[in-house]
Amino acid sequence: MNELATKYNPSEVEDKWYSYWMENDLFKSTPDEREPYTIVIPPPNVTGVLHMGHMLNNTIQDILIRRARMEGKNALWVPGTDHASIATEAKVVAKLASEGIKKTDLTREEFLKHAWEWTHKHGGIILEQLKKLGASCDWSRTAFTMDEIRSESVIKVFVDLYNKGLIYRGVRMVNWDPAALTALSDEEVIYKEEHSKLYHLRYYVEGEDKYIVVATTRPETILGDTAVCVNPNDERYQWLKGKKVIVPLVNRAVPIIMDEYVEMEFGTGCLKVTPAHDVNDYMLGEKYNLPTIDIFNDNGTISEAGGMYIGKDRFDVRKEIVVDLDKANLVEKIEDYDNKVGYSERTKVVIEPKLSMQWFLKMDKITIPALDAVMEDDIKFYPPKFKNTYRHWMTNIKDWCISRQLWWGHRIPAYFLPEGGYVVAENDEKALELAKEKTGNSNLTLADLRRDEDCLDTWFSSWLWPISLFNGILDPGNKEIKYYYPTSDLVTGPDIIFFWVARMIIAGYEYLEDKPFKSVYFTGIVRDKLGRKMSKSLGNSPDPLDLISTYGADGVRMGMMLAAPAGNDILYDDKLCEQGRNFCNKIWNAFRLVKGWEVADIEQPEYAKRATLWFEAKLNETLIEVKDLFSKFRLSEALMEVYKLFWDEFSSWYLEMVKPAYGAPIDKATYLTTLSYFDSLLRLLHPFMPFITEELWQHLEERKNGESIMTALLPEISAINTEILDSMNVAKEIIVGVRGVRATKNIPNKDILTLNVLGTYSDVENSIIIKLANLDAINAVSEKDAAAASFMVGTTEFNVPLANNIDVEAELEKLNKDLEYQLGFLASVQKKLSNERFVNNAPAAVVEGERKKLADAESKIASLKESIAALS
RNA sequence: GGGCGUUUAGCUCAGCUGGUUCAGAGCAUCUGCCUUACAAGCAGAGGGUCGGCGGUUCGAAUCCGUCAACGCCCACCA
Repeated sequence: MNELATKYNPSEVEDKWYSYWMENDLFKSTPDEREPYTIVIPPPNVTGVLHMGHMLNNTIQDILIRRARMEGKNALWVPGTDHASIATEAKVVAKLASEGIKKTDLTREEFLKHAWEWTHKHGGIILEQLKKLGASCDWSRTAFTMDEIRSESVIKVFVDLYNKGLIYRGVRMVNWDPAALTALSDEEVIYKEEHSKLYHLRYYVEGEDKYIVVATTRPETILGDTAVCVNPNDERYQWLKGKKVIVPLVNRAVPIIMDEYVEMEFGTGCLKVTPAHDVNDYMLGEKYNLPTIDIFNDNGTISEAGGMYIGKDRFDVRKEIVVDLDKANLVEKIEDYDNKVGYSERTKVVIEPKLSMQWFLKMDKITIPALDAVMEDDIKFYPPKFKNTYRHWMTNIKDWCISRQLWWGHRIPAYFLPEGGYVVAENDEKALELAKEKTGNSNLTLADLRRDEDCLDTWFSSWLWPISLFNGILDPGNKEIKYYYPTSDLVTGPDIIFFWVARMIIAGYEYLEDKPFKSVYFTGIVRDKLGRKMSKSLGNSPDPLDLISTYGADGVRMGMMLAAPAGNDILYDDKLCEQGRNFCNKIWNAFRLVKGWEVADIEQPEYAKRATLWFEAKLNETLIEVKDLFSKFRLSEALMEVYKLFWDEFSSWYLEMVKPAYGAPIDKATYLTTLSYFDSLLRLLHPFMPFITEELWQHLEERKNGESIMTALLPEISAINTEILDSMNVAKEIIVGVRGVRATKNIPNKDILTLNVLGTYSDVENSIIIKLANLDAINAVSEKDAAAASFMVGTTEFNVPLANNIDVEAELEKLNKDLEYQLGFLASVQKKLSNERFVNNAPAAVVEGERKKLADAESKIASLKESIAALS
């Protein structure tokens, strides 16, 4: 293997093997007799590009999928994209605007044509990027939330839920996005604490010269005031009962109403009531039959109904009206005030509570099985702390506003009748049929029906994802849905636990009467090393593709995993990818060493027998540990175990143990065993680092075309020889001891030393110790050589005779320090053992342990004293 | 305003039902090395009274209480 470069070059191998895997259909899955293992990808926005969050998320999914595949399961990872209604529509609107085209100038059909063009142009880029990462998705199944099957599924579900009475239409106070011009669900509103002002305004009592003071954060909404409310128990305002007050500037007389909703302690205890623009005021309005005056246009400017400032923006008016109020001497005072303001998750503009006609899904009943499934661990959350979050949301859930005033999405299948009323149906024909039935008018034509203009919330399609990917809505009993559903694991961020995870669970029980997945692994949020969220505006997010070209896909994958304990935010640092790259290089060079050996038909040396036996045990130990860690989704710890196994145990210890002397050949038995260990290590590493492991695995021996490490099985676990693990641990300590002597005494590695042992110890690993410590012999001696450097392993003292190289002073100092420590330790153990309550209460094993400590300490002290005596 | 979580070495984190792998890992740091796979490396070393205080216990990083700092989620106090 001399042709292998001294450094691993990822770019030379990655594309080659990805194509190989694709050409040989190694990512493909179809139902068979094997146990299925399924993951559905959280579909990224169709026109999005890969960011660090995707990198983390998809690396984890790929590791799980590859590992399952190597466990012999029928592993399927289904890819796809989301049409992302509001986000994509916003992009298309912006693009059209840059060309001087307004959405309102286009018909629905024209707009959709532009949207599809945009989608085809930018769509799917993100999936191509995932391939660079090594994602082993079954690309032949790539789905889109607006493709035919998924669209029909959505419509069918809407109609079905409507027929079950779970979907209704009505005028409600909803979250209005004045930029996107659509309603939003509660989950799409993000509340932020803000420094604002609390304006105290004077409302004069009608026909009197007295006024009351009302506090508000939104003075512009006085245009829509239709009452002022005080608490009926408030002594201060009893005199107002039955009176009216004049809305400042507007000069409208509005009634005083009394309701305990008002907190007497807050502000002045007087609340202005604007039923059209505040959820609570709306409730009061309903209760007291107040008129509602909608003072805003859809885009957040003042409407005709406002009566003044017409056409001006809401925030400009806020400033202006305060000036005008002040001029009219109607402002009592202005205080600084912190409050929460709701923003649109997508467009980042301030949400306006607004009354409008929308479609809703009743949530109270259909959430019940979904809540139980998680609470009873039928669906497991990792980490489990998210169960609390989930429960809280599920038990306080409100009806889901599912209609959006957008065009890019699934159009609501409701058809309005000429005489009022509407029908809901899967398609035009059925709608017409229903319409004729309902109206009794058999002459109706499609032209008489007007289909609802609105489309559905994006999440109304993604909540069906694990079902609709297998066509389980349109064809519920089909072979695929029966085989792949419920899927195995879902990997996603906690930020979409309500948007997506909870709703998929709800849909799963509603439509297949079963959970959509068995466990959910919540990843953390990727932050930069200063702990800041990665964002475009901060410019602190590296381009994943740049990272891959710098560190290699395997290096980046490892970098992500090293930083990613489940559920914790991860602090990303290029250093981690660098560590990943270095590890690739380590693997590469270990391979060069092994494949570079000259093999001869000679007897296997003793040290090699011991080494191979030991590594066998070590490997098994790690296999067991890693398996356990995977079962707990502790992937970064699993990777660390494998990392240490390869770097420390295999490279630094094992290979040094079996490495033949310079120029000498290696015996065949050791060589073949070493290759088999290499093979096992590659397979163990493959889920984490698919490319380099495939490359080396193919080099390891002649492979048939189409053969791949991807479809090889994980190394089998066999019983562990614990004896050799113990004896080798002692041997390693002895070797480290000798190396320590070399380091402190500046003795070159080449110089051959002798090791003396005082007392008894097992000498089974002497061949290893002699080789790695570069000794000529290990002698059992009864007395310490005065000119020797010593160290202890366990209770045994070792020393290295140094002839004229010894610094007696330094050696004595070291020994005395050690003695002092041991005496202190002995005292503490003696104290413990002389405490009757300890001896009586502690478990026998613990007491026994302390006795052993005592004995060991005494023996060490004796030994140290001898050494000191010998030197003095 | 409620709820949840975090606090252990310079950094990022493990430490399961209290005691023989209880103070650990990786990275970083320091010291020596171009030693015949790898300087993207090798060998060796240093570094923490486990956020503060109090309690339970023979024994506490681990259990309880309390305080503090930080983070997240939810909620209609204008």
